[in-house]
Amino acid sequence: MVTISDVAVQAGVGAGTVSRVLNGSPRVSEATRAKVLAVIDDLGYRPNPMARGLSRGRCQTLGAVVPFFTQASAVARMRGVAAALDDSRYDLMLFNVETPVHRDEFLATLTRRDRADGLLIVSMPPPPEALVALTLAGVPVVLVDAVGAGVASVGTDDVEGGRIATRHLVELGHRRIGFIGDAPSNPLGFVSSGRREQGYREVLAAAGLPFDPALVRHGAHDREVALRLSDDLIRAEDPPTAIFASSDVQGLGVIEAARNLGLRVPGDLSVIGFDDVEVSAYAGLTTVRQPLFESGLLGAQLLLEALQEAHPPAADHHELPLELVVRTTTAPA
Amino acid sequence: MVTISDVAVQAGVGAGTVSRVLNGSPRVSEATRAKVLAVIDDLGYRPNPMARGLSRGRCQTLGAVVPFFTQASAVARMRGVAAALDDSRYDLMLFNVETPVHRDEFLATLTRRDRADGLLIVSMPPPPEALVALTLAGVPVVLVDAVGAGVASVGTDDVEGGRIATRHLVELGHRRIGFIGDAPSNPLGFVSSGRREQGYREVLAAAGLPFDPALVRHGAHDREVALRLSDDLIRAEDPPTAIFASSDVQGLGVIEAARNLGLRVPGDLSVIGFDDVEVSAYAGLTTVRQPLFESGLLGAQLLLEALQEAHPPAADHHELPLELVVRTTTAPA
DNA sequence: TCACGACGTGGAACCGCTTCCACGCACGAC
DNA sequence: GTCGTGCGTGGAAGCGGTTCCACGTCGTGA
Repeated sequence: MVTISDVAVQAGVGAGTVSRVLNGSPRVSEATRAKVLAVIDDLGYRPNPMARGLSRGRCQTLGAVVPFFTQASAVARMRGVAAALDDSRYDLMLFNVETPVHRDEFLATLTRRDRADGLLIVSMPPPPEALVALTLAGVPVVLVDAVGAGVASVGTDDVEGGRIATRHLVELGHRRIGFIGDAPSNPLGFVSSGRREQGYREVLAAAGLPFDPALVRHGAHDREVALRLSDDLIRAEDPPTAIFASSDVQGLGVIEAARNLGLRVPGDLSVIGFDDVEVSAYAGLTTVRQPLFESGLLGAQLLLEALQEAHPPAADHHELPLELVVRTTTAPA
Repeated sequence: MVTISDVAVQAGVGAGTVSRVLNGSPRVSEATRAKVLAVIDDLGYRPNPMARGLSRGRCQTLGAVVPFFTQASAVARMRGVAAALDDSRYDLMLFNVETPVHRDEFLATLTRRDRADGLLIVSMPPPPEALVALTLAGVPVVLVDAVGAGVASVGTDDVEGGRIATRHLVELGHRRIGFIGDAPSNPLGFVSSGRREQGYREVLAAAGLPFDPALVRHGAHDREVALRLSDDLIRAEDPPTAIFASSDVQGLGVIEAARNLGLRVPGDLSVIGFDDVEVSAYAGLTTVRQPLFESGLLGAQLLLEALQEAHPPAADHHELPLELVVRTTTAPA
């Protein structure tokens, strides 16, 4: 491995000068610069990122803490993150979170600028203590699809999303509308589902429809689970004529349950989801689209900007628009 | 930030001793170990990965070079990689490749143990020179869904996959079978599609069916493109009664084209894809399943093992099984 | 009693880079 | 001619670890 002093010796200059050339310092004569660059090219020299990082106290890496499996939509967001980083000088470190222990371990590790210069926390509300620690340590953080006190975030209005979905069903004439969502106390503390449910209840109330707890089911954020829950819901007496699933993944489970029971969708049961993941277009699932890719993109851009300016990202919440996408799984009651 | 010497001072020992405790060296007395551990816990000390990496010459990081956007199936493989890393001490660095320039830049950077200790190259045949350079530099490499001379790899028999798909259509009585695949010379040099096409031609020949170039279309690995190509194919005179798309993504494009033209699938046109990505189950797409998750998992495991043993991974090719998954887009002619 | 290991330990050197400080030199002003 | 002044440069210190070497201090066997 060729090092900076190899280059220095070969070029007949000091290591400091090579470093200055490398970092575009103006305090190098044109002649020296040219000579050094020639040697660098000749030797195929590339600076060692760890040495550089150790010396500078930052590592040109962005960390993304993501429930990579748990949330299908997180992948789409990560695509946006990757896109933002493509033309930056930063590398991307992926921290896959499955459990709260996992998450806390990662966040503790990352509460220092020696593993990542900035942090993207995706689709997962971090514990407030962790956020405080991160802020104190001066690690820039942007939350994507989550909010936290004093921290920049990118997301959507989930309550409004719940309203949009439910309103769509109400406007189609449905009176008995079911809801399938995440368990209120899930291990990683996801709250989107609860917010969407709130929107659902608001619209029911506004439409003068009673809120019937029997029409609501909660479970893990998973297609299979949603399938079981909605199977149960559909078999009950006086079943709903429409179901709002708090995510597309769950919505697809609902559709499957309905079909298994010989129900036509949307003839016998209307189904609306949330997210608009790639799958949904093929499945024809009516849904509330949130800009997944864009959320990752924007989040990463905010972080890069903050790093550029060497100040923490403004603790604003950036709200991205939601949009009703009507496909073929919803119809008049 | 608390450093190793802070711990050393506080514990009243030398920095070397703290390091020995940290690394589980047996050359530390039990009493000292306990004292140091207490101080570490007390101070909340965590070793700086960059300093450690610089000193040890390795960085406890695995790099994954992946066409993250271009290949939908790559995400599923990455899930396997992430799973394998979950209970290892390694972090995961994601290098998203969009263009050959991108790829070569990454591979050049990674031809040193200072950014990643080992490399997973996913769904992308690396240039032979890069592989040689990597080997010379002693960077362990495992190819996932690709093969390369002298390098460990995990993959499937694409030719056989092409045979399986085509045979299924032939057995259903189809005589005019179309093929939609990647452009033979695509920027990143993907070859799977070509291999699958070879299997297609073999089975046609074995079945005594003529190979008709008019039934074959090539284009970018993309749903939209496949849609256009198959639209063209279906509108031609004497169109096929079945189409083998060399990936599910393309297969979904074919289905869309058929439906746009008012054809029933599989009534008027049978469609079979390849991969069995998550989407396909919902779309009811008949396909040849390859173990995507498992390929990433195995690839990462091989790499971790090699790192453990401190020798390059055996340059074997690990072949994973393929499986025909019949759903609702194929039917008798 | 002495020599010799083994053991536990401190400390220096080193990993490869950045950055600060000091120095030599050319130049212009007096 | 002398004295700043500023530029270009070399070199040392430092980033935070690991590891090697040397140095007591015991306990053991001759």
